Amino acid sequence: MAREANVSQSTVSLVLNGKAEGRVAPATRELIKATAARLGYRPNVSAQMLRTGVGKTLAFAVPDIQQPFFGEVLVAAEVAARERGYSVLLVDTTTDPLWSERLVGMIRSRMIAGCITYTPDAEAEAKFADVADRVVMVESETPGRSGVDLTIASAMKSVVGHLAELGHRRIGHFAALYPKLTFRSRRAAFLAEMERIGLASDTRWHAASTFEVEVATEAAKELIASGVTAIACDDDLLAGAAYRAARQLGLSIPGDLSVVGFNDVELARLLHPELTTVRIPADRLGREAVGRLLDRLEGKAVRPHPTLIDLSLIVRQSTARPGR
Amino acid sequence: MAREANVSQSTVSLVLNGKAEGRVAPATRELIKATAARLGYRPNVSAQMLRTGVGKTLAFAVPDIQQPFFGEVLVAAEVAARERGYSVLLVDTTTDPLWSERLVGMIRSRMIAGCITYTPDAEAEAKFADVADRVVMVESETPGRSGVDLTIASAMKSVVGHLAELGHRRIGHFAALYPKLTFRSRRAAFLAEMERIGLASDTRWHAASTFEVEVATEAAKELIASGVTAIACDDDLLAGAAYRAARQLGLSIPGDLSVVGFNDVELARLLHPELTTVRIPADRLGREAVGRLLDRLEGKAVRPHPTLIDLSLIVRQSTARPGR
DNA sequence: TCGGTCTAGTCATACGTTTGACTTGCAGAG
DNA sequence: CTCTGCAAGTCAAACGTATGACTAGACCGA
Repeated sequence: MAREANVSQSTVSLVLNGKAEGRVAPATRELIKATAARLGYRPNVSAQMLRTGVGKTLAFAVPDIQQPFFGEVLVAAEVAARERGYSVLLVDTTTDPLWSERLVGMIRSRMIAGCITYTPDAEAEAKFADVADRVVMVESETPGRSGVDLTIASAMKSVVGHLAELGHRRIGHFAALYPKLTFRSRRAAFLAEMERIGLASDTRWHAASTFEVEVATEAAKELIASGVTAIACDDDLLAGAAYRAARQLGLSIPGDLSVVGFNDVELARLLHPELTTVRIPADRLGREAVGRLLDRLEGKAVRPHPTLIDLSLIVRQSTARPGR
Repeated sequence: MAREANVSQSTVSLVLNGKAEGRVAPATRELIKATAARLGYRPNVSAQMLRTGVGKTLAFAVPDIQQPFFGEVLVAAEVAARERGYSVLLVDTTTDPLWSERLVGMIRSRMIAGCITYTPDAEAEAKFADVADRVVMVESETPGRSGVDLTIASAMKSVVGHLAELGHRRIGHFAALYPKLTFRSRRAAFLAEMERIGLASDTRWHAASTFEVEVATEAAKELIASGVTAIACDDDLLAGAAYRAARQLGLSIPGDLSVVGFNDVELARLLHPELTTVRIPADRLGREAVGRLLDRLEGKAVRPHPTLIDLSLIVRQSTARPGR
């Protein structure tokens, strides 16, 4: 490439990196750019990395890409990263028990510049200790370590408040059966709010399930059979399972049973009746996480407090006054 | 690291790459491995790449990660890649009009070893011409270039056949409004099969829409109003919109209207009644695409013919004999 | 004429590996 | 005692880039 343009390799580098100011004549600059274009020349990224020590790739670890919600987060993250010249490596934490070790390895080996982990569990989190300055955690287990947090508690408060206001007194909680802080927070917030407004909360009014449709449907059936008139779900998918369960039991929503979801994925508007649910602004979440990580990596002002993403209750047609 | 173990860095390299056979004493091997573990040493990937010329990253370009279907494909791809020591870079083609240029650049600059493109359009496809040996296309526009193809035609044939067998004669086609070969194939296969079995196909019995819920619902309403008794949809999401439309028009499924989807995502079983749809084995698809790419990159036997992924019609409760 | 300054570049090194070619020490054969 | 062969390592070159240090020439003022 340098040979082709009859200049030294250094000159090429200077021009292509825009550091030619006062060192290379405009004519030469044009010549080099033209030659580069003609040959379709691309600097070798590995060599650049090796020399400069910094790469432009980051990893985003999500629990389950199959869930549309994480898809939304990922797209937003990818866009935000791209705007700043970075690429995003995909890591699915459910299919790889060693994901945290792998990520740390990637950071150590400079394969990636840093990473974002979505709701890591405490065990995984510990492994990131000595590369902590290259990691942003969303909903970290350790308070203060989070880069991005959600206002889970206040959202769950709105959910319970909404149902109580409609007149429900036997409110069930359909929880997600995953050992994540976010779900423990939801449970805690649910119970706290129930107690605060003086509603009883029977242990039979609590069910937990994975997101597998059949499993969740069975769990939901039992929960409904316990006599609740409303259900707060930890996820829209669980709400979908609750719909199925209700239908199989011959109950109508919201006439016989009110249901509230969580996440507001597309499914929420495709269910009938449309699902009342908590909206998480996935795009803002993804964008914010990437922004924080890159700011830190590039040495910009480090913000000590986590970014708080506000959730909001979207009331649709799946909630109404109790009928039974 | 080499200093720490009192050996030369060549020796370290040999041991860590398992090429120590007959060149390094077992005792030294152990020493080096132990030291590496103790220091948490990771070889610098950029340097390795630079030296060897081959990287272990590949990119997977999908149209829209937010659709759960692509999530499934991606997970499978990521797992398959990981098993062979590769990482997967995410590229969303809808949010980046320059995605193909970027991918070609990444290949040229050796940032990635190769890539997979899911249903590229003809224009994008052309840009990959001179790096074709590092690209696997799923449902390519140019026949014979595909690495992986789907049996779209025969699937659509099953759909029409199923509906005709139930007694439907006015069968509508709710198409996806995207300029992709896969959707053109579906349209063509639909029309061909209708003609083959001697059914008329009015142009009013054809609608096309993007996947945006409200838009799709309106389009579906018009289609239903045209008097069809059954609808074959290009995607489960469109089928979901058809459900909405039917409800808004006061029609019941499958009593008044039969609906068939495409893809068999989780939504299909959450809709009520459960959706009859075409199942695409997403995991096999993702795995196969990665397998072909890596085989090619690593110089294994090149298979001249594309892999065919078989689709199958899953009959659930959304189809029945016509009632109107 | 000479020293000084500026412009337009080139030179050489370092980044951390991999790998074919070389070295060293030692045992056994002749 | 020398020679051969082998085991166990080391040497050094290369991969493609970025960049601080250097230089050749032009031009100017004194």
